Amino acid sequence: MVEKDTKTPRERYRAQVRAEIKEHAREQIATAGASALSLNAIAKRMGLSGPALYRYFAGRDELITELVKDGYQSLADTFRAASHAAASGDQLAALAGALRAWALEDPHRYFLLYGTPVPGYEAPGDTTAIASEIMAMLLDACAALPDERSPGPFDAHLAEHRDWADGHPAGPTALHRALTVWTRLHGVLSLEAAGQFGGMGFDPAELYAAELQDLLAGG
Amino acid sequence: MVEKDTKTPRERYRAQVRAEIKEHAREQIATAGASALSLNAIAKRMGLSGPALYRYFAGRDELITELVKDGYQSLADTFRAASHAAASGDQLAALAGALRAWALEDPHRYFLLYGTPVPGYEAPGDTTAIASEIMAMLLDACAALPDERSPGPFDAHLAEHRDWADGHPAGPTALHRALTVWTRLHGVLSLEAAGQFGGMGFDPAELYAAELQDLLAGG
DNA sequence: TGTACATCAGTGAACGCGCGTTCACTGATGTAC
DNA sequence: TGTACATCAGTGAACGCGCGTTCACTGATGTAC
Repeated sequence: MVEKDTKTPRERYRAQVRAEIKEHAREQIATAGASALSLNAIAKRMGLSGPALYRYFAGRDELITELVKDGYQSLADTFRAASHAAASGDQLAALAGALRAWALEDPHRYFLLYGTPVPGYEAPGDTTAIASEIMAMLLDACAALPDERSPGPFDAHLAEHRDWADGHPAGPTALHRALTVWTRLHGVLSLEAAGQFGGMGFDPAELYAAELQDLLAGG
Repeated sequence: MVEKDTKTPRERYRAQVRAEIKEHAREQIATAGASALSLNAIAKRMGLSGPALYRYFAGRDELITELVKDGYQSLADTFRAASHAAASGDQLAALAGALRAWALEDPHRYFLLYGTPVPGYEAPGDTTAIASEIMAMLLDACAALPDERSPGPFDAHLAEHRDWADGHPAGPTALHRALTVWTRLHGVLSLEAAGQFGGMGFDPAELYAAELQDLLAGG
């Protein structure tokens, strides 16, 4: 997989340094959270002076935006790989497993996407595109499952508020299930990643598995 | 309800200023999150100089600790009130409703307790006491419900890892239900409070209600 | 191949800011006789 | 009730730190003839 080298050496160097900056930023976020991200600290670790980074990013906000985009992209890739590797009947379980592994691999990255917004920063609109690709894969997996529940009031509500599904052909019960998959798995994952289960003694993985079973059974 | 005035005027003044500082701290956290909490900024808003606050708190960490404790206390009070006001069959629904109202009243306070740990701060051990009182009320409500599900592997796991229940007599299925109540409601609430449902169009309250119904039905 | 020029990565100094925290102090409030 | 003293809330100056960001610059790398 060697790319055709249409780039000049300078361009390749730029891309490499940009990547290195992002790598250090990721480490820093993984250690102390997104609000602790500091351009000067990154520069220092790279053996550069602070202002040097402004050759590569317009400022702190652009760096964060880039990390958010990369995060969504990484999760989308993970989902896609898990989806392709799994049998058609196991799609949802495969996504759930991939999500957990991905989230716990770097909890702060997870919170960067699905936690409290970073103070003083607001995400640009084009991050939404990849985010909705992720949702689409989740919807696919849910639509493939049999509808075993009788629709309730929320299904009726969703039938009329389905713009967020972005044209996906899934029915209201699948939409409902996709949302509950999201919120329930997030419920376990976010509490676990935040350390809230610490010292409680039980195994979060088993709770996660139990929630997944419940979702697969049609809860 | 006038208290007997055993306090000296100075003590009462101290308590009042302490409360006022915490009030401003709460506002500040509600606006920009816990990591943005600044003693100097609080002092400025109160018309005081920065160092003046050190008469009332040993430092930033002690202030945060106090806010965390107050947060747990506030939620415990809210739970207790909701529990007393509800019929014995509606305990869980009452707690869930109270939780949602409490969380959305001040989302950052909610995240202060159940979100990512504040960077550079670690909670002292005695916050756990009130936290486990909250859990106890949740367990009471769950134990009052009929067991309609057949126990799964996670129930077996919980039977052997129930130290966190702190002596509560509830059975494994009630423990399981308490955990799922916590994680599922948190799943919806935290995503809603973080603004992740923004622009999706559906009503989060209805999703919350649907999840609650599912929990009451025995999911 | 060699020279003149343009591009551009990176530097060091500087700006203005806010932070937590300490310290020696002033001045008002309370207490003891 | 009046005076001497102790307590203590609050101040202003200062320390050292780190932040994001700008600016004029040096020096290496690439390009054009």
